[in-house]
Amino acid sequence: MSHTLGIRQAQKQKTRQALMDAALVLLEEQSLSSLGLREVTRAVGVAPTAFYRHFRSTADLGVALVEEALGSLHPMIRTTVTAEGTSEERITRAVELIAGHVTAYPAPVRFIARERHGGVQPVREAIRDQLARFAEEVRTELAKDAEAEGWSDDDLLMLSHLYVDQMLVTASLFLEALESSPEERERVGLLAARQMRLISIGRRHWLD
Amino acid sequence: MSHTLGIRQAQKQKTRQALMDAALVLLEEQSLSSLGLREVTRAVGVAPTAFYRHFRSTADLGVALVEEALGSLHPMIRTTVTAEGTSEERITRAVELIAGHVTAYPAPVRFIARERHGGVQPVREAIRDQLARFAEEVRTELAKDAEAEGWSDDDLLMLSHLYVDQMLVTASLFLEALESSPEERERVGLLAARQMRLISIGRRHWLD
DNA sequence: AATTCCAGAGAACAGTTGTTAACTGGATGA
DNA sequence: TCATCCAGTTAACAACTGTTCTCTGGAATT
Repeated sequence: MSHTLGIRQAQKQKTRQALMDAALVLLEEQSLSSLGLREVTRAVGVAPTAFYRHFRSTADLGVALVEEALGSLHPMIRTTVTAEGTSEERITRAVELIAGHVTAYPAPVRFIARERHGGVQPVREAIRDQLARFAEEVRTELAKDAEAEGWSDDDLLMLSHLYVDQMLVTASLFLEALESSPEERERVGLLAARQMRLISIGRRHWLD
Repeated sequence: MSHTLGIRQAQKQKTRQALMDAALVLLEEQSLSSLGLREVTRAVGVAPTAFYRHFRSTADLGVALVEEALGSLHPMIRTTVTAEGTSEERITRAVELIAGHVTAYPAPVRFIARERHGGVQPVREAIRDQLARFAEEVRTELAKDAEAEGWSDDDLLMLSHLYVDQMLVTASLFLEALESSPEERERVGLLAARQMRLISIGRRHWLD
């Protein structure tokens, strides 16, 4: 089903990706609302006007970055929630997965944390929509679990939002600890695991 | 103990406050890292150079805004956690308190949510410090409660961080719903209350 | 009453920004 | 092979930025 792009389309996508990558680097030390289009093109080594061949504005670029950062995470989240094993094992695995992802891709994670409540409306909305999709997917996975018996749809969605928010809190904790010592990062992981444990306990006794 | 300021100092403080107020308005539609000093002085109606009499930079202004937004909230948080009544009553009261605060002071709340992970390091640090102080204070209040018997200091701090994070999540939910219908805002309040309820249940069974 | 102080004004600086228009040259399709 | 397309270039625009230095006039101090 894959169609080989012509030389022209291939080169265009390459430039587009270079713009997005350069933006992500520049956004490590500022917010999207202060990112200039010239700044990005300068970093790539291309004329300022070339920017318009790919994006209407930096806000438009931001929306594309949201897709890139979160779009590919859906299967990963699904399998994490579905994972077998005891509750304790699943928590440990989830925390390790988050730690690994943050270490491997710090820039996109930072971008999402920063722009979730940032100053650019279309980007905020794009992130909100993706996170809502995550919560929906987590809910359908949770619904399959035996523990979900007797739960209303509303309560399941409430819980899945709690889980998704907690993932983001954990990710941003790891982000802050990225430059810290391994001991500090271990401490963060243990804290995050305990918080998830408490939520799981609350879940287990919800219907009492 | 209050000392009446001279005319000069009084006028200076007035201008300083005007700069901060104007900044807060401008920051409703952008992030601090894109806020220009001229932009702020123009909004107040003073010369750009007057800015330097009060702040070294816009980052410096941001740190002052953090103090103003969070500094006065410590007693409020203390009493909320200490409040008497059943667990359910305390949750309802806490959610109402947050809803009321967001409605009364949306701009400072938005500023904190936005800059907590924003692009200006000193401001991020100022917010992190204030939130850590909140968590410490919540912990000492929780420690007084009978339910805290048998809890380690670490676990208490873990729980208080969970509560503080949940307050921020709730606040930003209300912020998003500010322009929505009363029904929608009521829905948000009920969701937030249920999430806090689940955490409280987890807390009750933590030592099982 | 004379002196010092200092918040704010004014003017000027070099450097930056987004956006427009007209162009070039290599890939594309007839 | 030849006409068309279009990603990227070049040049120019008015508008804006943070920062410096110099000045002013009223409050504060002596």
